[in-house]
Amino acid sequence: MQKTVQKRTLKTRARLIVAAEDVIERNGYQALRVEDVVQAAGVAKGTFFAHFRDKDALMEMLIGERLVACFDQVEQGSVPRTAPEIADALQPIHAFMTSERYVFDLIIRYSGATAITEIGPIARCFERYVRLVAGWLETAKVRHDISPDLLAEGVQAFAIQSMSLKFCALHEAQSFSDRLEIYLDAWLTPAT
Amino acid sequence: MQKTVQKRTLKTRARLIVAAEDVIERNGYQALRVEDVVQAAGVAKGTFFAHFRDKDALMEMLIGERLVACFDQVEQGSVPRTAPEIADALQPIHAFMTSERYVFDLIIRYSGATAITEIGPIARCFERYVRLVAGWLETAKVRHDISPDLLAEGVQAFAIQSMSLKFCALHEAQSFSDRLEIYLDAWLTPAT
DNA sequence: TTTTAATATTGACCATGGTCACTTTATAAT
DNA sequence: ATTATAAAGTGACCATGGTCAATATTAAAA
Repeated sequence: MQKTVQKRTLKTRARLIVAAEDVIERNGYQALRVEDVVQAAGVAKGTFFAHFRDKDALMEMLIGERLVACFDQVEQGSVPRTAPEIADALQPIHAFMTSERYVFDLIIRYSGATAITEIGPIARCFERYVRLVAGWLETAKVRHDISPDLLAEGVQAFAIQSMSLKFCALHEAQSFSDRLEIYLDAWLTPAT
Repeated sequence: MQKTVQKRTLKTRARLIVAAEDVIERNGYQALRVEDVVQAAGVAKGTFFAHFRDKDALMEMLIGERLVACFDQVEQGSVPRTAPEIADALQPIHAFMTSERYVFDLIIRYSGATAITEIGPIARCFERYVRLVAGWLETAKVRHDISPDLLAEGVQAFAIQSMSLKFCALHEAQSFSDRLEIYLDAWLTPAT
């Protein structure tokens, strides 16, 4: 049972990805049509689905890549030590996640691995989020009666809540960052 | 400018809804096909879309109704006074929300009103959730250095986090109710 | 009752994601 | 080089949600 991968495969795949990124750059993620992608890549529709399980699989990959880049960027910055600093440090990640309603919905949908054997890039980012924040919290000026891991999961929960509300017409009065700061202050402030 | 609604309209609409509930009862929400519904109702496909903007609009209505019923049930029960009691009291709502992956995703997607002029039943339930829990918290054995409203929003955030993780293969070890109790305990415990 | 205008229904048609039997191409064995 | 076999690519076709110009029905006015 041999399973040789032809060079052609990689080329085609690369062409599809470039074409997709091109389409997205022009019209955003939401507007991407498989038909447009294959046309731009110069391949048949069936070829697309030989390379990606479905349209969502491509999206997960592309959005996942961008998300990973956001994490890399955040990890380059200095280590935040207070609730507002933490909210601020995470800003690039949150900004991308809320850049498009479609992007936010897809990220949420793929935030949990559906099978242990196949953890996607987005699900991995959700784990990375908790690890990253937990690391910060160990030496931050926050309550320490609760484990950093649990605290970090809470930060994630509040961030998602804030992002959801950003898309909600009823909560336009308050800005995303204001809301998140209020949440994090209440959640992280040491019980004095 | 008259806008008479014919009796026929109400009948057709009722038939569509009954048909949809029938289909759902048999195969769940996820499997519902518009084609099946109109066939069961004995109308043309176009008629469906004259009554509901799209398939999601019907789903929002049906799932919203069930959700409202869950809230009614929860409000019948006694008022919880501790974190575990609160988690327990909310159980019927959380149980329905996680009864199907499709249901959870749709509820999350419709949790925020997209326009002030048109607040759907699900978005209304999210507001009701906060009001309900905030009411409980006023007299509960919890921290009171933070407003009940903010505390209640946090409860909602943690509940959503717990529900998300329920659908995640990586976090199967811990049960939903265990996880929620841990979160709520950490969030609501008075700072002594 | 007849006429008329608003309202409701219809089903052929479209858009888009996705499938699969078949063809073409690359690689390995002779 | 020729052949055999696995891998890659193709495009007609399907499934399903959604549209709209045409038709049918209702209800109010004459």
